[in-house]
Amino acid sequence: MSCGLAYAPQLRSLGYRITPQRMAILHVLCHSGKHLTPRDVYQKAKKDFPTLTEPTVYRTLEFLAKNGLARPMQAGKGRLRYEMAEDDHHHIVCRVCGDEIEVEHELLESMYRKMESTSGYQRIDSHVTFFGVCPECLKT
Amino acid sequence: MSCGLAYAPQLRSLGYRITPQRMAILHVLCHSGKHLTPRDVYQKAKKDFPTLTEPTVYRTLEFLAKNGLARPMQAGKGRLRYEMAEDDHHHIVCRVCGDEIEVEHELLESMYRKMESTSGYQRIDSHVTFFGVCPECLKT
DNA sequence: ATCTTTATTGTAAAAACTTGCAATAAGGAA
DNA sequence: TTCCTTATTGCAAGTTTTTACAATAAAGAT
Repeated sequence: MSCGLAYAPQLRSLGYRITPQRMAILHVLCHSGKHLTPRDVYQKAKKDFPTLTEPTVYRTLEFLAKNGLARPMQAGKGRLRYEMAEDDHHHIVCRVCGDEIEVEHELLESMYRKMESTSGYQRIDSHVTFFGVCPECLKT
Repeated sequence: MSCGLAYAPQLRSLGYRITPQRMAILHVLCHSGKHLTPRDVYQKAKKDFPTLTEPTVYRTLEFLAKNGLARPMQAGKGRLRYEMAEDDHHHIVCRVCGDEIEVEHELLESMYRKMESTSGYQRIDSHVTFFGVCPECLKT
């Protein structure tokens, strides 16, 4: 509950409002682990704020992502999961067993810069999910 | 219609079957441009094969992607679009106007190798969609 | 040609996600 | 405090995507 408040000044200064729905959702993101589905977030946050609805969860997660507080990540097919945007990292998901690890952004840094100078596009998002095969699954 | 047949031997040798549904969908992917939504594919392929259903389209696109014939790409939020997997490239989508360009895989090649050796994961997918801001939108 | 096996499809229903719009309430002004 | 503005929410309905399972048909064997 209190942890969402930490982000209140930042949001308010951008002209956004502090609502109990947003606080409840931030609380879940802070304390319920990583890569949560919108449904995970909905069910957990509902306990704090029972009148919460699913459209609000979808809209809020998107809102938090757009403002850099939450990080959306791909979870197979076209599905999105969310986590707090803390340290800057990417994911590699094993397409066989679903296991996943993090990759520091630093490793991709120079590639990003090359891509920006080549393409002319700027502010390229600093999060990507890659799909590969993990060492365990490679054995079999 | 005929263009799908080009892939028939490849599929058959893997133990898969050649069905008119698959041929119709491959035909659409070959001749209807890039990054099509499943719905685009459904509506176009239906003309060739009117009894085609949507679940079949979703399953077939996923099937083609898994076998390297089609390339799935992210189109904002969690949505997937598909195109034939011809030359090896990635996409950068402008998150303001939606415009997009291609990036040659070669540019990312060394980063992929670094990532594989660091993480132990192998066969990391060779397609990613990045989101950034295009030169046009940067001006304003 | 016909039979057999089983990969693939259609059906129907469910689950996941989105949208438009009217009602609500956050936060600044009086 | 009370009022006002408008960002945000809930509602209800729509669209998109997935799933389970029985029916179908592709391809090899007879």
